[in-house]
Amino acid sequence: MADDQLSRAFTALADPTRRDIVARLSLADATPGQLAEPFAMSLQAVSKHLKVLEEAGLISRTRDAQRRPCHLETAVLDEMTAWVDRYRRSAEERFRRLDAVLAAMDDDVQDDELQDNHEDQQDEDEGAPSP
Amino acid sequence: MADDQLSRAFTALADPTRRDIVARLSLADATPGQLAEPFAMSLQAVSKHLKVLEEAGLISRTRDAQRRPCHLETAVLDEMTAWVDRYRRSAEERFRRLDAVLAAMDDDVQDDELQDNHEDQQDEDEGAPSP
DNA sequence: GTTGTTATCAACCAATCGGTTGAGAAAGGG
DNA sequence: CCCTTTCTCAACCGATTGGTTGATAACAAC
Repeated sequence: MADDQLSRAFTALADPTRRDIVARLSLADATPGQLAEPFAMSLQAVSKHLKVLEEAGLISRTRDAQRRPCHLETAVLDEMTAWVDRYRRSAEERFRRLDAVLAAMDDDVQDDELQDNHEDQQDEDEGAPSP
Repeated sequence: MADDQLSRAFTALADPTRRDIVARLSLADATPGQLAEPFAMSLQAVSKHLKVLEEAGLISRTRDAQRRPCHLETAVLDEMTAWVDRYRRSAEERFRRLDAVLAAMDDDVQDDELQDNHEDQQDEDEGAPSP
């Protein structure tokens, strides 16, 4: 996995066990023991999943005697929706413009064919990954 | 990786190279060759990334002579934001209610302090909002 | 046909992932 | 003090990931 914030977040939610943990933590804080109870896996395995979620910034942990209650943090969830929504909107806006162009071509059907060359690509987000 | 739709989608976006591909496809459809050009990796490696994106339902491919233009599909992006937003909303709604309870308890404490200065057992609430 | 371009398939490799078991740390209660 | 509960750390293991190189398929152009 790449070591940037967004990669950690998407990786964390790529596992169904971790998504289930997030879903339950959205309802109430819980200890590792409580979170592990419904799963057919060891507490140690759940502890590893919690570590992944914590390093992604999706959860935080406090201390209560031996217990380490887990708390869902929403800031990284916000960043994820922001990323996904940005490119979804960008794509849908482009499709909308394309539809408009096609409609205009229908209107101008007596004219010559339009040549649409789109050689424009830019990237203001992540640059090329290091090899 | 688990073989369900959401796991494939989050796994696909967990890699910075694949996120960069998605970002560029949001601006314009592109062929594997065009997509591979800015990366310091082989065309075969990019082809593998495109396969991951396609199996996640994030892109589709058509045919144009030897070229296989890639097109960003937004439906799965929608499902991802729906999932993330659902649990973010759930958690934030819960925090909002908790704040209300704490505010009410503050009022009670102030009332108690006005009437009688007694020590009670309310040390169980770790509801401290993170900084 | 032959040549050139574009992209995928196949085999391989080191690193990582998701699980296991066993040991041990941290805290409270007898 | 010892004992129990709760949780993490460490080592291990098989499967998967993300890259490589080489071969090959599919198509255009000559």
